[in-house]
Order: sequence, then C-alpha cells, then structure tokens
Amino acid sequence: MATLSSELIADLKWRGLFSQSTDEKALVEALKKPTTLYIGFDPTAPSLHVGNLVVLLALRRFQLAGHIPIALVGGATGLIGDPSGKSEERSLNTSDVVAAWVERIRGQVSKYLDFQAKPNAAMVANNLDWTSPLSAIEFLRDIGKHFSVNQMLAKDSVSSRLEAGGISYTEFSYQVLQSYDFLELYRRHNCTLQLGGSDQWGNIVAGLDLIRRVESGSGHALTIPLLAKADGSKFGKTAGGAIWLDAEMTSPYAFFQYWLNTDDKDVINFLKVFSFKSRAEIEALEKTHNENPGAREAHRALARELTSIVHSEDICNRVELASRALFGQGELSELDEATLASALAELPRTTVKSGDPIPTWVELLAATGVVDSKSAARRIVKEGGAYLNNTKISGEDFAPEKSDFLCGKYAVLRKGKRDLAAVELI
RNA sequence: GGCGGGUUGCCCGAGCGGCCAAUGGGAGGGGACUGUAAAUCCCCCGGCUCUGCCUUCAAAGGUUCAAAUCCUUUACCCGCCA
Repeated sequence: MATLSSELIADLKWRGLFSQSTDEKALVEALKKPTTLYIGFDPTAPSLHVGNLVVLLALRRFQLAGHIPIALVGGATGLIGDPSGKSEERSLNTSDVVAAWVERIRGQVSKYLDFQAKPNAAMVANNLDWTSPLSAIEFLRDIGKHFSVNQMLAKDSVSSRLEAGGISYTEFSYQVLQSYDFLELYRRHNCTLQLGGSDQWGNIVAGLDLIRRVESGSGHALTIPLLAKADGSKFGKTAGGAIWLDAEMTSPYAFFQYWLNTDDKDVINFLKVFSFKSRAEIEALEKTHNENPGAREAHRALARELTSIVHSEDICNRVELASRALFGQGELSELDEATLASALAELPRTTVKSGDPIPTWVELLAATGVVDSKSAARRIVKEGGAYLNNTKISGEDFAPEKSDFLCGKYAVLRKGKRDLAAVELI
C-alpha cells in the first residue's frame, strides 16, 4: 500500500476512486503528514450494503497509508434525510428506529478500521452527539447565519429537486447539518479532509466554507465516483434487493456468489475498486482473465477477498467449498456428510419430519422461500428448470422419495441454473 | 377558494360497460447456446385445493343481469384561474 501521499493519490486515480478534489497539489502536500479524515454514513437501513463498501474501503486505504480515519455515523442526519441523488422526498424514520440502526452500523463500520493502530487509531463518531444539544436558536444564529440561501439553492441536490416538484425545509437543511459535522470534527479532531461519493461534493464543500468562515481554517474535499456497471444497471442490486454486509440480511454464500457472478466486463474494475491487491497483482489477474475468462480466476479472487474482508476468511472458505460442491463438479452423492452439511448450511432451507409424507418438489421449493408462491414453483417445473440433487425432474406432482435424501438427510433443490435450496429430513 | 385532469399488476403505460387477470415496453424468471459471464433467440410472468375457482385496476358505497370502465363520497397528485 502506498504510503507516500503522491502515491496514495495516484493509486486512487488508477483504481478509479478519484472523482474530484479541492486543490490537488495542496491535498498531496497536506497528505505528506498524517491527516485526519472522515466519511459519513447515514443510517437509512439496518445495514450498510456493498455500495457503501466503496467509500468504506477507501477510508481503510487512507488508514493503511498512515492517516487517521473517522467513520461518522449519522444519528442526526439520518433523521433528516439527504436529498442528494434523490428525486423524491424521503419518508422519515422514527428516532428509535434510527437509533437502533446507528448502533448496528457503528458495529459494522468498525470492522473495517483499526482502532488499535499506533499512532493513527481510527475513531467512530455520531453527529447526534453535537447536533442534539444545539437549540434551534443557536443553530440559526451560529450556523445558519453563515449560509447563503442563494448558494444553497444552487446546489445540484436542491436545484434538481426544485425542478422535480419540490423539497421540504427539512431536507433543504441537510447540507447545513453535514457542514456543521465537518466543522465539529475539525474543531474536535483537527479533521481536515472529507471523503464521499461524488454526489456528496456539494455537501462537502459547503462544510469547507463553514470551516473557513467560522474558524478561518482550511481543509480538503475528495470525492469518489459512484460505481457504474458496464451494462448500465445499478451496482449492488439484484432481483432479491440490495446486497447487504450483514450476514443475516445477505448470507455469506449469496454474498460470495454475487461477486463470483460479476459480469466479465466489470470484474477488473471491481478488483481495482474493492481489492487491496497491488497494481501488479491486479494486472496479473487481468492477464489471466483475458487469456481464459471461462476459468473465472479474477472473479474468484474478487469473491474470496471480499467475502474474507466482510465476513471472515473462515466463513469464506466454508462458503467457497459449498459453492464448489454444489456447482456441477462431481456428483453430489459422492460428498461426505460433513461437506454436504456445511455446504447446505449456507442455503435457504426447509425441513421435513422423518415420519411425515414427503411433500412435492413444488411445495418444498415454495417452503424454502426461493420462489414467492407455489404457482411460481409450478411454472419452474413446467418450464424445465426444476432439479433434485442436480438431476432434472418433471411433473408438477413429483415428490422426492426417502432414498433421494443424500446421507439419509439432505436433498438439494435447484431452480434454474444457480438458485439452490436445501431440504433437511429431521 | 373556483374550474379541469389524473390515481391500473414490481416500474412505465394502454384499456374507458360484457370478448379483462386486463394490450405494449422495461425489470424479473425458465430454456437453448456458453463459462455459475455477456450478447442473442424461444417461452413464462396475480393466487389457489388449477380443464375450474378466488382476489386485483387509489379507498368506501351505489347503478346494472354484467363495472378497471357509469354515479356518489373520501384521500392523494397535477394543471389553469383567483
């Protein structure tokens, strides 16, 4: 990892993690010394998702380069709602919901930073700590006075909303709160750099203005491009919804598969953006990938590294084993019970009591939740996408027999090419 | 405050008394081809105890043998005039 500031910036640029910054020369100069920087995460859901990982890992890159990272969890801003990039007003969440999400996200964010590092230990902050004690009058006199409505209206996040039908005073005020966060972190920790997605540019420079006006101080802004996929679809979304970092919300198996199934056209870019591998290592993978894309070496490296970072190396190994065991190579019936059990542990599942009659394939699949209804499961059978233990089955009434249960316990249902579920006989 | 227009399945959007579970596009799903990729082609896409039945066209009531389609009220959105 680059430790010299010019190398750090060059590395970020090479990885496609550099959108724009305030005076780049001055930034490089400032980064020659350990610098305190922050990124904010608003609790808009119970977990962060893979989209957040881009900036979160960027923060880690800075720490590895010797800087002091602060992860700010937006206990206050999460109550307000950032209009950036939204075409409609957000619906507000209650304060207990937001408070609960803050705690979960605080825990998540902490996994990616080093709090023991010397001399640049990471910190986690919550903007509710300094926003909540502030009275409305103080806020308007001490902070609001420094903002020009003309400039606020000119911000992209606001002007696009004005065109799209309107914005509430609440969301309009968001940029003031975010600016105040930067000011507070500047005061408390001499934090002089804020990172964010490119949609955060306006909010970040508003903070720099505030620091200049109130403290006559200066700082820097650096934004990271929003990650785009080659086919134009939104990164991090699947039919099932977002890919979350929380293992309860997106299983490590599904997480691993998500990366393994990355579009060929995206895989090298994703390695640059997410991986901590060196440029040389990534370029070697690029070469391998171009020579034999079918081997999916680059995909596998990406999936392995991210699953290890987000979950753990141990979980990653288990999940990869499951992935290999369940996909084609080798007969399922040849797997020993331990391997099978751990592979299936990662899948959506249902159970059948050993005394009870065994339900039909359709009923079992519906019970695992892989499809929304029995009609959907029936459709799969009709269309020829139904498999039991990797063997195609037909007939809507098809039901597994006792003897179909591998090791006397497990049956593997498959829908289409890659959607798997497990049935356990208990 | 007055007048007019709108609210349809995951999204966009036709339908404007029976032939409507509702045209078309997108998203999504299955198949073929492949590499657990992309592109392409074919098929599917409310639910169920599935040759039939049930619940949907903002909500609630009504007219009719029959309503997404007509009437009334309510909620929300959007225009024009004050």
